[in-house]
Amino acid sequence: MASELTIGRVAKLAGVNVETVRYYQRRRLIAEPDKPHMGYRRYPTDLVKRIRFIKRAQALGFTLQEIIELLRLEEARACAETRALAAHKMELIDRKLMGLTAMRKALAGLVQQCDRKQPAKGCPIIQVLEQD
Amino acid sequence: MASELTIGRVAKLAGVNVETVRYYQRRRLIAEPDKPHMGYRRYPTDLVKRIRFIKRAQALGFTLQEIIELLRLEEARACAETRALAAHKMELIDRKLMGLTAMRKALAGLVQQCDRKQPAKGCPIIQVLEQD
DNA sequence: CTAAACTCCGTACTACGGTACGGAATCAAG
DNA sequence: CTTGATTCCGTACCGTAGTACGGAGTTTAG
Repeated sequence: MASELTIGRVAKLAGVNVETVRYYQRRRLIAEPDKPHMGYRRYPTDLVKRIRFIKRAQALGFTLQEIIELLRLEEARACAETRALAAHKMELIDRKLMGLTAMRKALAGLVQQCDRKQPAKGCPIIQVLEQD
Repeated sequence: MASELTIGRVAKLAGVNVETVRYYQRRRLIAEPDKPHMGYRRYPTDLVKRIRFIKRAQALGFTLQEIIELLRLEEARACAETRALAAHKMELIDRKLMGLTAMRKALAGLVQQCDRKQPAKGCPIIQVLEQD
């Protein structure tokens, strides 16, 4: 395994802060290579991919804790569980989409009301999102 | 306006902690009623709805700061201002919708890949997250 | 009337996801 | 060989959104 990168290089290639790499080490999302008796730690080039993976997963709405789980499932090759995790996230997103759509509709109604020069009677936005 | 609730009653009805109600007062998401010279503050029953709204909006991904602005719509008097604010918030919602829709699409793709059961080449979800 | 429960208020602490700081060691370029 | 950049490491700090604590005062049920 090519171990040729310094932490700064890793961070730059992955598009994150050096401190973030160190933070991920502390959170055990990535391994910390042994420190040579003299000199700086060397990181495998693969680590860049792993950090990018973490960042993409975050962008999909996973927390670091969930990403730890995803990475564990990867190592365990537990595809079915991984799928379940993704499906669960999707359900959450679907619910959010519905709520946002309802809110958008309420706001659109308000804007329309204004444009019809009707006295703006306040927005029913609270009513829209009141139900559990 | 019926002002019959104590803070504990409000919190219980809204499904939040008493401390959360107090925190929302500090953040100015809800008003703090005047303290009577003797005794406890009394809260209008409507406050419960407002807190539920806050909670729902949070679940949709709004920050408290954004929710403060959404709540201003409920009180707005001037039509033009209301319209501008509403239009602005709609843009915010549209951005959120786009982000979530992209997320959903990505996740749906991942789940679908899983279901297309490829021969033992590792979990497709992980593979997709590994590529750029 | 007393005891438990509730309220008030300020302050401190929590979790999350980082970011910043500072001194010592080490490395790389000129 | 010196100078400047980088690394190492612990610790402190940031913003967000609360939660906990403790010692008052107040209210209400028995």
